[in-house]
Amino acid sequence: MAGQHTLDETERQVQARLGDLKIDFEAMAVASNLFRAANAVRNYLERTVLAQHDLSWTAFVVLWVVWIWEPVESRVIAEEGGFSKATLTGVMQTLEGRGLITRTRSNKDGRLVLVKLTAKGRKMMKQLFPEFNKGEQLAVADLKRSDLGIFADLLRAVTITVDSQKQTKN
Amino acid sequence: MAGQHTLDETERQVQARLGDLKIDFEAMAVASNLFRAANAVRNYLERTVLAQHDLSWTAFVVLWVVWIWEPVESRVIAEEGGFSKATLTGVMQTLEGRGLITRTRSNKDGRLVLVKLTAKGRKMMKQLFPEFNKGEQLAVADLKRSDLGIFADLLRAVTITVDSQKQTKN
DNA sequence: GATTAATCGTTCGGGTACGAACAGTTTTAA
DNA sequence: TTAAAACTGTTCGTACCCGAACGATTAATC
Repeated sequence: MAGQHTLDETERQVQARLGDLKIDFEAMAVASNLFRAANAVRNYLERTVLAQHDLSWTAFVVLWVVWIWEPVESRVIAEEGGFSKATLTGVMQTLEGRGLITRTRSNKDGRLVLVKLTAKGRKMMKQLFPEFNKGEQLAVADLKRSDLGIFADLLRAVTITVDSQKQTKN
Repeated sequence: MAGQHTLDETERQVQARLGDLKIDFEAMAVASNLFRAANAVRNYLERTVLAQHDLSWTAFVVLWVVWIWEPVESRVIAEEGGFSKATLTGVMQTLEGRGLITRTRSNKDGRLVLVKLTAKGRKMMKQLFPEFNKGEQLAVADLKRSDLGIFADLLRAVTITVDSQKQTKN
């Protein structure tokens, strides 16, 4: 179980270490629970569904994006998946080596690389994704169905707010 | 911006690849936005607050847990932070090398290792955490203040549900 | 009290993960 | 049209990250 200490106790400890410095505990609680939840779900899916297919988390995300949008440019996969180009190169080398994807340089623009699934990769995803979705379903199983829309909206709002900071660099 | 494709379009593409296999799209939307949001906030905090102190994400989490609960056993840090013991060992070696924490074997139980912050580590956290909290505050800045409690509760419910699967191994 | 089982932290190997520097390609400016 | 700037994907170095196997210690069982 993640978080054996109560929220109140944590707040007390934080405040004790900072004197009367003002801390936004509500924001802290949201952030902390956001990471906890994402981590828990990710670890769960890795240990159950993905392990059976010998896939890492990032490898799955790459396969998923390619599955949906193929043929797709590398830069789109990195952006959509939320990791760096450097990470993507390594993961795609592994996936290409396992015969799950193919990479070809674009004719229109010699800088771009177009990524597709192989037949083997497509077959894997057709079996894998429904299993994965079952895991996602389990993660929200104890929530009221009517709350799911609100939940997704709140999460989306956080992403948009934070990403808007990227451009506003100063 | 993460997610340049609309939700509807993604759903259409998924369904097209699966025929009439039933997929829980609401669960999918929550999960997908959960990872996106956590990733966005984490990357933002890494690039801004943590980079200034030359700290990785995990290193910060370790410092935070130790800061709040010191002296604390290694196993508690791993559990609280949501990563493996193996990961923790490596990160703590780095932190010990930088003179931010100390590790001592317990007298009561020779298997346990007790972790504390050094004066240097404590000084760093006292400056770092308020900056970090400013980042957390920014992440939820566009949300209604009255929604934060609900939001945290929803996230907590997901964590509890998923973690309860850990024990129920078969 | 001796054997067995459980727990803890470390090590090991392989696969991420990132920023920075890089080479190749395309676009922009002059 | 040439030089400069922007862009894309790869490589490199370093640090992370995990499962599995391992030694050391403690607890449980008889």
